[in-house]
Amino acid sequence: MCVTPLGPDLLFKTLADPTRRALFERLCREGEQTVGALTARAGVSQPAVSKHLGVLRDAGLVSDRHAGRQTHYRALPGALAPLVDWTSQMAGFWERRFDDLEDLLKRMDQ
Amino acid sequence: MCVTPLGPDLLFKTLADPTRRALFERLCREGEQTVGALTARAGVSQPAVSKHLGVLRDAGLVSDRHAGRQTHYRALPGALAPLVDWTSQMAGFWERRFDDLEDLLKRMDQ
DNA sequence: CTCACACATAACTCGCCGGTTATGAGAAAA
DNA sequence: TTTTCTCATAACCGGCGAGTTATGTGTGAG
Repeated sequence: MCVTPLGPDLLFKTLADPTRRALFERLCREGEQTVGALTARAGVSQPAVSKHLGVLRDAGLVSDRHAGRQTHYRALPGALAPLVDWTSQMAGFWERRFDDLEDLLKRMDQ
Repeated sequence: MCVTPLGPDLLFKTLADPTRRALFERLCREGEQTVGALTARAGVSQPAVSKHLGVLRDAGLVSDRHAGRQTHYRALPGALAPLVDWTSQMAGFWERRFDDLEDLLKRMDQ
């Protein structure tokens, strides 16, 4: 229900759980899947899978499509963009500090 | 205590906490910091900061350097590599499925 | 030696979250 | 309509983890 990325916070929290991240990985690798198909190899009960998929949907990582009495979920890897931005930012800060004296100055006054 | 990356699992768990991720961000942006300097603007108590730094160290994201009676921590952004790998893998699977018929076939038999 | 300081660890509390079983909603099948 | 199937929701439980205060450890200062 949220198309605009919410920053890395919700993304990290959502992907921190192994079971939930495994579900997202399967949807990325194998494409659209029904809840039943996902549950069959998830190692947890069907309500657990449904709840995880709901969390993934709230984070914008998956979308659901209703067809008859079964629901198909698909991954939306574009939602990973804030993660990529954050990591490249952190790496960027690191490289940038090679050029200036910030590091040395900080170590001197403290 | 672990120089070899442990995959994205520990990394996601470690960075899921906002306080802990903020500490890592500060170390990336501002360079090496003492525990006291970090505690001053962390919003939590000093033991909490020490514990967070320990978790970050166990994940290989920071290193500590003892100087007199104070400990300096610095970020090791190279430890983010498994995160970058994982995200690019997920994006890769997504793009790859544009070319072949995997998606269509899956939707047909199920 | 004694004291003060910086940080780590111990011990504990408490809220959150992932798991379960039970039940509800809704659509296809009989 | 009645039954059966797929999925979502409700209600509850247990454990983990982030926070606290209190204390330990080690180093520089007096």
